[in-house]
Amino acid sequence: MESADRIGRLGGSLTKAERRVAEVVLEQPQLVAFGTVAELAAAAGAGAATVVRLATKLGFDGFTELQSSVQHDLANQLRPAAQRIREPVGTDLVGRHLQLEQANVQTSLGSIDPAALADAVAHLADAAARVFVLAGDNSRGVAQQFVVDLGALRDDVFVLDGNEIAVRRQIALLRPTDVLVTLDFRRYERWLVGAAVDAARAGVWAVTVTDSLLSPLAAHAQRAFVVAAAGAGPFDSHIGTLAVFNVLVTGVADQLRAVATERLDRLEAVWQHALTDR
Amino acid sequence: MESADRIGRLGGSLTKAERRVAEVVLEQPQLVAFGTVAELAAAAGAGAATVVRLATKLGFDGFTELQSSVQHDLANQLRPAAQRIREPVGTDLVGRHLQLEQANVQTSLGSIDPAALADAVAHLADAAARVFVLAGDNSRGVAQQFVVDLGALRDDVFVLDGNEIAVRRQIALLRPTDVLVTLDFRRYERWLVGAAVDAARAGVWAVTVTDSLLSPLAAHAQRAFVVAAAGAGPFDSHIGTLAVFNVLVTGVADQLRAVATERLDRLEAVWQHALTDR
DNA sequence: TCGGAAACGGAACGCATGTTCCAAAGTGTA
DNA sequence: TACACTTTGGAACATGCGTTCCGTTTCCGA
Repeated sequence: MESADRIGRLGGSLTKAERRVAEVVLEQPQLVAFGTVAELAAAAGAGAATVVRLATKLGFDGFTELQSSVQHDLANQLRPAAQRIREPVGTDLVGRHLQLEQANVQTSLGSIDPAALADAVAHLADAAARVFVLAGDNSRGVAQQFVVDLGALRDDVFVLDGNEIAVRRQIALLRPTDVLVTLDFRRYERWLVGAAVDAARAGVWAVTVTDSLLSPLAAHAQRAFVVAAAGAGPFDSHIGTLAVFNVLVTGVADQLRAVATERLDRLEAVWQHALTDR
Repeated sequence: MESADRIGRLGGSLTKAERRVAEVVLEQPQLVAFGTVAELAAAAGAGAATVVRLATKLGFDGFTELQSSVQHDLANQLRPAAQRIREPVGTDLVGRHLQLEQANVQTSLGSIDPAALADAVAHLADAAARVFVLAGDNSRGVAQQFVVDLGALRDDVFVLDGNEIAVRRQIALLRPTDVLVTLDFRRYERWLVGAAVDAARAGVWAVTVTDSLLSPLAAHAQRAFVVAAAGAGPFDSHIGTLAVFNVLVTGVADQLRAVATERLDRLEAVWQHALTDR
C-alpha cells in the first residue's frame, strides 16, 4: 500500500491533527477511497485543510491524488479475491503458517466445552482464591502473558517460577481454596507432573491446558482444555494456548464486570491516559 | 451485489446502449465505484445521459445512488474479516473469540512484506549479532516466548527486562552489530520510545512489531510488522504478534538449518529424549 | 416512402467538492 | 510577560461533476 508506506516513512514528522487523519487513512481506507475531504476530516476530528496538508506532506499533489492511490490499492486488493486464495497455498513461509495457525485457533477454540469453560471462569473469578500458573520452560511466555492479563482483572495471580525446588516449595504452601492453572505439552519437564500431583493432594482445584487429554497433568486436573499446538518450524505453536487464555480472561472480565466494574474502570482510565499521551 | 441483482432482474427490458453500460457495471465495478459518469459512458461507448437513464431504470435515484450501492458492495467485499467481525457481534464467548482471533491471524500474517521478512530473518539469524527484545509490561509474555524459541536456535538472545533505568543502561551498552526487536502497542509505556531512540542513535538495527505504522517505534526501526491486536475482552490480543514471531522463528530455523544443523540436531535429541520419558 | 415514436448523445445548468488563503489558537522561548 | 513561530480550522474561490433538457438519429409499421 503506497499510502501506508509513505505514512510509515515520515510518521514521526506529522503533527497531532495530521496523525489523527493518518490513522483514519490506515484504519478506514474505504473512507478515503469513497468519501470526501469533509467526511475524512470529520472522522478524524480535524479540518478539511489538515486533510489536504497531510496529502501534500505525503508527497501527493493533493487529496485527489491520495484518493486515487488508495483507490488503486483497493482495486488491486479485491481483484484477485477469489484468485489470490488459490495461489499462495502452502508453498511459502507465511502461507504455511497462515494455514497452520488458523487451524490451531480453529481446533483449540472449537473443542472448548462450554461447561468446562464456565466452571474454569467461575474458579478464576473467585476473589477468595489465589491463582497460580505452572508452566514449563517452553511455554513460560504465554503463561506469563496470561498472568499479566488476569492479574489486571483481579488480585493474587502468580506464576510459579524458578527451579524445581523453589516451585515445589511454593506448591507445598498452597491452600485448598487456591486455583492452579497448569500448562502441559509433550516436551515438558517431568518434574512438573510431580508438582501437579502435590497440588492435587493438597486439594487444590486445577485446570490444565494441554495438547492431549492423555497427558498426565490432565489426569490430575478437574478441568482440561485441549489445544492444537502444531508448528511449522521446529517448535510448538502456542497460539492455540494463547487463544484459550484470551477466552478465559474475557470470561473472567465479563463475570467480574457484573460484580465489580470499579477495577476495570480504573484500568480504562489508565489506558485512556496512556492513549492520549501518544 | 444489489446492482447485479437488479440488472439481472430487468435485463431483458434494457436497450442496446443501456445493456453495454450494464455489462461494464458488472465486469468493471471499480469503474463505477471510483469513476465518473463520463468515464463509465466512454468505457461503454455510450453517452452520459444513457448512464443516468440506466441508473434510474434500475430503481436508483440517479448515478450517485448506483455508485453508492456498488461502493458499499466493494467495501463489504474488501474487509475480509477484520472489520466485518465488529458488525455481527457474536453471541457466545467462544464464537466471538474464534472469529476475532482468526481475523487477527489472517491480517497479521497477510500483511507481512516478504522483503521485510527476509531482511528481518537474515538479521535475526546473524550469528555475529546479539538479539535483544524490548517490550512493555502488557506484552512481556509473548516477548519472552519469542526469546525462548529463538534462544533455542541460536546464542545471545535476551529480553530487556526490569525498570526503565536498568533497560536504558543495557541499551547504552549495545553494539552497532546488535539487533533489537521492539514491541509497540497503543497502551505502552512512553519510556520505551526513549529507549528505542537511544538504540537507534547507537546504530543498532531494529525491527518492530506494532499495531500501527504510526507508532513512534516504527519510525525508529529499519523494518516494521503491523499486526492486528483486536481483543474481544478488555485487553489486546497478542495472537497476531505471536503468529508473526512464529514465522520469524521458523524463518531463522530454516536459514540456520542450512548452515549449521548441528545445534538443531542436539535440540531434537533432547526433545526425543523428553518424549520417550513420558 | 413517409410519419411517428423511441433511443441516444451533446451541451448547458446548478451544485457539491477540492483547494487556497488567512486569521485565530496554541506552543515554546527570551 | 511578550514575542515569534507553528499549528489549526473556517470561509471564499474555482474546478469538476451529476443532472437535465433538447436536438438528432434510428427503428418500425403503414
